[in-house]
Amino acid sequence: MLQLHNTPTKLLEEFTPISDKRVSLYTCGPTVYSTPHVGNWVAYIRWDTLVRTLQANGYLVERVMNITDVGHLTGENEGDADQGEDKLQKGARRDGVTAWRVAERYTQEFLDGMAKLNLLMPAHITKATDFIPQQLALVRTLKEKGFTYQIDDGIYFDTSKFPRYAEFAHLNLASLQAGARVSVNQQKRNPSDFALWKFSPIDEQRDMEWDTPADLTAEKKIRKGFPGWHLECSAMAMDILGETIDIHTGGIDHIPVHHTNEIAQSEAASGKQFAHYWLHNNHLKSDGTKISKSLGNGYTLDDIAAKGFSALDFRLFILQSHYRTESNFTWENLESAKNRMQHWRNIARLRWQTYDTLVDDQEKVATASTESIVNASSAILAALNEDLDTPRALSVIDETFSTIDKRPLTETQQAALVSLLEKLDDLLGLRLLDSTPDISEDQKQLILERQRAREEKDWKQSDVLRDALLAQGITVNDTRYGVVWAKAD
RNA sequence: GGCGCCGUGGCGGAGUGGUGACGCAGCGGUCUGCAAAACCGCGUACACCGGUUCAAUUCCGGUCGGUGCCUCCA
Repeated sequence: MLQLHNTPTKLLEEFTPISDKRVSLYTCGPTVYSTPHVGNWVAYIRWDTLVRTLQANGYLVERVMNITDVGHLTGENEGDADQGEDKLQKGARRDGVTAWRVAERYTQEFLDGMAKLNLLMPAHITKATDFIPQQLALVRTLKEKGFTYQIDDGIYFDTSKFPRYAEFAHLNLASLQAGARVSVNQQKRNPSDFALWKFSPIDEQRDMEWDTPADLTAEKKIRKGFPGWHLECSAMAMDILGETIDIHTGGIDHIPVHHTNEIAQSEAASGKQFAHYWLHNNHLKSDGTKISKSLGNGYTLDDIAAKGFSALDFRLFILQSHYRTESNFTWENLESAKNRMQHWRNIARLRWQTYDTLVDDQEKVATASTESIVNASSAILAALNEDLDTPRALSVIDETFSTIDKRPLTETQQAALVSLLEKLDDLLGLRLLDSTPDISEDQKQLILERQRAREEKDWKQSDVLRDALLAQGITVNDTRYGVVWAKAD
């Protein structure tokens, strides 16, 4: 049984999909205007774990993730989110290229990063600019149903016409208004109203703009325009997955505005519940504070690699905390995850090191730990089924690995270990199998030669060979039961 | 100003009304020709002050501290 924390009810709920086997999942994706930092990646690691958990429960996951390549305004200068500059347009000016080129470049960076982190690719990765007709159709429906109005700079959604607007995020609209730190567009009817479709400024040629259909405006002249940020998610989700989806995910920052607006426009248009489950990941701090450009703590995957860590080390670091708690990125913490990973990989390498023959007392030990290895798979899934409890899943893994004697394995142990590693890689995406190939025949020969030297008590030669192996990153450990090798990554 | 969240040992990070999860780091020891490995052992952690209770880290109230959203953000 899978339980998930549902944002609107703030409760752990049993997951029941709309149809028996298929789960429709929408994940709010990146705005592709700059290189993603560690904080951005957290969300995608979290939701990848969700997908893997759903699959392990036997569901076929149909997932859509958007690429926001237009319409996401900065809100910096004018204060109001509907008044700022388009992030892509801003990135274009910074990089000295068109907004189209900016989107292309950072989309590719994002996809490369997903591969490095071993994130499963959603069946549908959709660009906002490829769904302009669907977005306009949604505006049309909302207009026909009387939810829109037009002001100088665009077509807006009237939130006062959607009575449930404040429910989802438990908003207190009056106090929000009173305490707002920024000025809002005076033409808007309500401070919470948001732009569905923005008109291009009359004196400015945008890189990305489309004709506004005549029936949507109150004017005869065709105006150029572009979608508001919130519109794309509703349009794409409903177009591909249907008017009601099973699960919608995103960062906690999306709760009060973006997802609230998505619900309003989707449900106003369809008259149906938009999503049954809403999951939100908490944020990652960096060096103890919020990640921000001016602090320079928004490290990228390249920064991590430059310090000698892998993307998968980072992935394990993220899995060490629960998705609903706030966590903190520091190099020390990443080091801790890297060491844990190193230990796990050395366990995984034991599968290459087996006994040829057995003696009786070793059989006993083998039987005991084989049982715990076999039980581990279900214990790990059980942890993930409780609202994606990755910290507990990791502790189960550590406890299981601690029952394995770090010496050559019996065949039964070996088979159990391989099976567990496969399960682990499926659930957590850490590539424990891929990252721990066998050593070469030459290297194995060196180990055998060293064994012979040791048997002849030729310690000098033995140490020379050990150093030779060490130069190749291989450490040899002499146990009472034989040599066990490990490897530095 | 409004609305939230959080304060657990050196660093992370679970959890529970009553025998100190788990990882990383550190220390001691065992094994070993040696060893960087492995194994065994080692920490009187639950911000503070009240309250409820036989018993609170765990429940309630307050204080302090941190942090987030209400601006774009994962």
